[in-house]
Amino acid sequence: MNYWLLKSEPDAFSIDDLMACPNQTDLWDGIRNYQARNFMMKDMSVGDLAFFYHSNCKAIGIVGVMKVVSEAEVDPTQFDPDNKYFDPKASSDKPRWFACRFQFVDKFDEVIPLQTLKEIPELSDFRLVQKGNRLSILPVEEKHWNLIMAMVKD
DNA sequence: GCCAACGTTGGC
DNA sequence: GCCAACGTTGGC
Repeated sequence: MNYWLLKSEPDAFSIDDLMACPNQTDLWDGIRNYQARNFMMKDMSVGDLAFFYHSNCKAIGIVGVMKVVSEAEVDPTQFDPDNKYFDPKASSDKPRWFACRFQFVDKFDEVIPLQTLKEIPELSDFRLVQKGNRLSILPVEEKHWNLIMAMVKD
């Protein structure tokens, strides 16, 4: 089983939004980066766990955990001209974009700030804290996952 | 709002 | 296939 980190701007979609979804489950649509897409298409499996990360906001950091509940499926937003993620080069017989479905697992009492993560020497090889990282879906090594989970207050 | 880093596009 | 131009991400 694999571990992941998924970024989202809370103004667009926050962990509270995920909690408010039916079955606390939602399709992670709108990914328009091939590396991120390929992680979902090829490497994610049902049961994998992922950190929910809030980016581009006041309290930047990891805010909770969710789990993968479906293999990658076609992202319908690519076909909708009114959707901000519309892709004119995608067609229903040749879809470009795929997404997995995620279910809420836990919301931490406190955000684990990016700044804190940067100060931990054991996390220096975690891609999230490295310079110029823009990927919105990242694999997380098990040792990093465990270390971060150990920081969460019960 | 700024800007560095990075991905994508498209002309050649 | 190269690479300049452009757009986007995301921390600060």
